[in-house]
Amino acid sequence: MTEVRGPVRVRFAPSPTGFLHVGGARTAIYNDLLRQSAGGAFVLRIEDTDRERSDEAMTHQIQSALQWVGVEWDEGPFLQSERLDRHRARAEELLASGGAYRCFCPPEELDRQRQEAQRRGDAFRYPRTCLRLSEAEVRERLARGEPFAVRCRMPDEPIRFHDLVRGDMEFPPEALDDFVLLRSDGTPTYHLSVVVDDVDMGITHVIRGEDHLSNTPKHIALFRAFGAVVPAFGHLPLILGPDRKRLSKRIGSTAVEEFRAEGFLPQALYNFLALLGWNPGGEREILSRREMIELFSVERLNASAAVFDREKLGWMNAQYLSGLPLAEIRPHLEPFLAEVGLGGGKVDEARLAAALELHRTRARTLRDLAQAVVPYFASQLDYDQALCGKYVDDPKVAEGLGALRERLLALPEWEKGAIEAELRAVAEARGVKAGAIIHPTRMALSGASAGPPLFDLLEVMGQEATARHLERFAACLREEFRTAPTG
RNA sequence: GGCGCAUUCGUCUAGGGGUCCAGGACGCCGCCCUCUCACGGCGGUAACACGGGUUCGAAUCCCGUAUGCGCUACCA
Repeated sequence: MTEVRGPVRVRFAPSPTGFLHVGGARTAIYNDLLRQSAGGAFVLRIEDTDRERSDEAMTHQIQSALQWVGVEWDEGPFLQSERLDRHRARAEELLASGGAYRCFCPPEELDRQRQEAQRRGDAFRYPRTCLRLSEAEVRERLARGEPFAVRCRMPDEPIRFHDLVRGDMEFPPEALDDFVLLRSDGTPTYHLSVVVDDVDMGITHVIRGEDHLSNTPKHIALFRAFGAVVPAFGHLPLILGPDRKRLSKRIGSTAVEEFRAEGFLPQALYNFLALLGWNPGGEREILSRREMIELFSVERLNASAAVFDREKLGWMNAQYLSGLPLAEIRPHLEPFLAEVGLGGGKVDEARLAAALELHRTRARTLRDLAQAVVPYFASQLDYDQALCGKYVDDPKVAEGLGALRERLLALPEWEKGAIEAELRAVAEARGVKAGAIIHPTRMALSGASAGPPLFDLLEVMGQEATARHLERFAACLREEFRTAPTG
């Protein structure tokens, strides 16, 4: 019944007052999904009419964030601020046709009345004082140069519409206020601008945040006043923080850019956000944009608010990190490699690729992954003395590692099967279990007590670096760790 | 205050009158795999906000209540 077919024209209309918020990104994603699955066009429009709060740099930020996360638009970006004359002209038309009227009431007076009404517990609507002004009086006050706003004349019947997400909606006339279209300084208000733009851009489906649900009757009245086709509306619930309040800065990241900087893959963020309030039907949760486009339908959009679950995002990112072809991950990884000094092809590519392959199932973020691969290229490693304490007290360890080093150095072919055979021989010769050699060796080579299977690690590390790290670690065991202050 | 929207495991959700003593996923716990960690596999923990109806039968329909959120501007 609410199924959407055929070409659509959707839009995403952020205000450039800050970075792209994940809530905004999700709205953009659903518009993207709808546009891609139904065909048509996605219009990007920047609602920068609030000069005070708008920032041109943010306009670029928002675009790059959208691009990064994988939302594609067909038209725009259009700047609403460049269309102000058009908005004003359309308000003039309404004035001429009777769809709007001039209001000379001083705002302070209206404020007073509003507070009064609130104190009584009543809903406040503009009392239409100026609607009853005679033409002569209007002319006279105009001639006197009295300031005026232009108000939309709202209908006296209820406004009904079918929300794509929430179903049938009805707003009684008592709830419909004659809202301002043009301020007394002649600038258009948000409601006017939005509707004029949506009409001019031929928008057929408005998918936006729940905060606009109560504004929709105003918009519908305007569409009708303009004699335009009223688009279909769908109102998305908000994204909540773990405290069940509107997702806020103080709980953690909220901007797409921040997730990018923390090392999340755009594919994962897109997937995660898409599933926060939409259910594709099956039980699979890891879905590519392609698959989601196939599966998308507005009927399966959820009407209730969802808590943003960082843990699950982390899990999803890990899934993409281990599942995506390495080639797809690499470009996103590059900045993080640079952060740890491994960027720009400075290190052996084959070794780097092999190391990444070994660690990708163990990382949650790109940052983790870049960090994990550092030991393979470090000339010298730092060891945590507390973790090495158990090896210091066992003289067999240093001796065993020395022996292992000799044998590995003598290996004609650097291959994990052969490496393993040597290590096991060393252990057996000393009457200890392989683990007694394996664990200190891992520590020696990676500076960590956990990581990939040791023989894989060794193979990737290479003969030269292995020997070097083994030698230094054994030396540390014998000398430094004993004399250095423990802590 | 008024108007509106929402309410299934801690979280994301499936469910649209009987197939539900409620299914999947994240998290958590246990087991398996195993040189450690992770991946993976197997198992477990945990929910229909509350109260009234309607009905032979309600998580599913209706009405209240509670809670949360949104709007209530010559902000967007």
